[in-house]
Amino acid sequence: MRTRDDDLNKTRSATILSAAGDCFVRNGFHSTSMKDICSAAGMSPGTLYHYFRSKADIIAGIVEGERAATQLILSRLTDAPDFMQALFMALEALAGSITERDLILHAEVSAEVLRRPELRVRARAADDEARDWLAAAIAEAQASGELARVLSAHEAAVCVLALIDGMLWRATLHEASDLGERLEPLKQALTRLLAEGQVPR
Amino acid sequence: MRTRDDDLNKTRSATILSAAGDCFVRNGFHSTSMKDICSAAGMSPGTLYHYFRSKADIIAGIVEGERAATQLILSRLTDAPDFMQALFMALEALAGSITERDLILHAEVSAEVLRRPELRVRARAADDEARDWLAAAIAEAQASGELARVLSAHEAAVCVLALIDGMLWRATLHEASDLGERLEPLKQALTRLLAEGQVPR
DNA sequence: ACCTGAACACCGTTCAAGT
DNA sequence: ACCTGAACACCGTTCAAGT
Repeated sequence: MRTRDDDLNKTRSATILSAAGDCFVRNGFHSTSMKDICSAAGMSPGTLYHYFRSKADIIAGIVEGERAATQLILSRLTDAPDFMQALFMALEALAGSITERDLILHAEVSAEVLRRPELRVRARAADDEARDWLAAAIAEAQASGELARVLSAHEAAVCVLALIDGMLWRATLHEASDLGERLEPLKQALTRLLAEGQVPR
Repeated sequence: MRTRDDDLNKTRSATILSAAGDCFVRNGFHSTSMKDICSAAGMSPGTLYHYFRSKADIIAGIVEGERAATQLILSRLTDAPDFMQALFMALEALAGSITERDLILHAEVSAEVLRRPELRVRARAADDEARDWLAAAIAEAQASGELARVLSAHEAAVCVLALIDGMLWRATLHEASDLGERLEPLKQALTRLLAEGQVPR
């Protein structure tokens, strides 16, 4: 009997998640068999099941990766003096780093999230985390007078996240490549939505 | 050899789509077997395949139903004199008629749409149709001075649809029942986004 | 044309057996 | 502990046969 090897565990898990993600993007969740993932990851079914207890568990791993990535971008929001500028920089960072693979994988994962109650709870927690973080930054900018107080900080945060999500979904539907094109109108929309002292015309 | 019976065809198709929708909402697309749909619709596999050529073809039928429902709501936008009022009435009609079943089914269907190229093309066309219809109404209201011209009519239409979609997705994630709660902030957000002469504070 | 149900190739998952 | 691959129950789809 050997002892648990945490390093190997992490490496293998990462390999499996990456291989599975590639398969899901190429063929979709439905049409990807465990055998496909095994081939892509270079291991047998038994080994794969040693690291992930089910196909759904692999999705859970991908969801957690997305949550971490979102939190990383949002965490940079608070240390800028100008909220709108910080938000725009975050959007540009997002537009610069997000790939078509990420977008398709996200859509792929989204349906599975609603389907499985455990995933749904985790996704809800991740969304609340993002909303609260954004709301805190907005509340601060409202207090300083930079942002309008028409919407509460929480309501505004939900609108911002909803708007960005809706834009990302559309970018995915209409070829992900035109995300850059949508950035400028999105910025203008966010300004109108949030900023105090609206641009006239 | 009998001749084709269009009435029967329509009835049976509707039965199958409804039964399949129920199954998808209850157990998800993955975990619904054709046998499940057959049981729910009260027919044998052979019969089901006589009306729909594949499981994906059933999804296509559901997508078409969603497109028609969206277009019905949007078609009422043009005959009102006040755009914002018409938009709000459309939103209330949406909030009043859409059920948790619709929302979950929509999410279920969305992933499948990205997966299958034929579905993706159709969904894109449906989205363009909605955007163009909305953009035409916005352009008119911009011309009359009711709406601001900061965003082009098309850009504004995309933002409106994105915002609503993002809200609907969140309502689905956080129990669909709280859609009503989100209506008021959504209206305020849309006003700030679109209307000329912003509310101060 | 419309319908049945057995049959086909394949799926996610398990498990006895190896190192 | 880590890994293999055969085996199990089940899946989407087809098709010969009936009316």
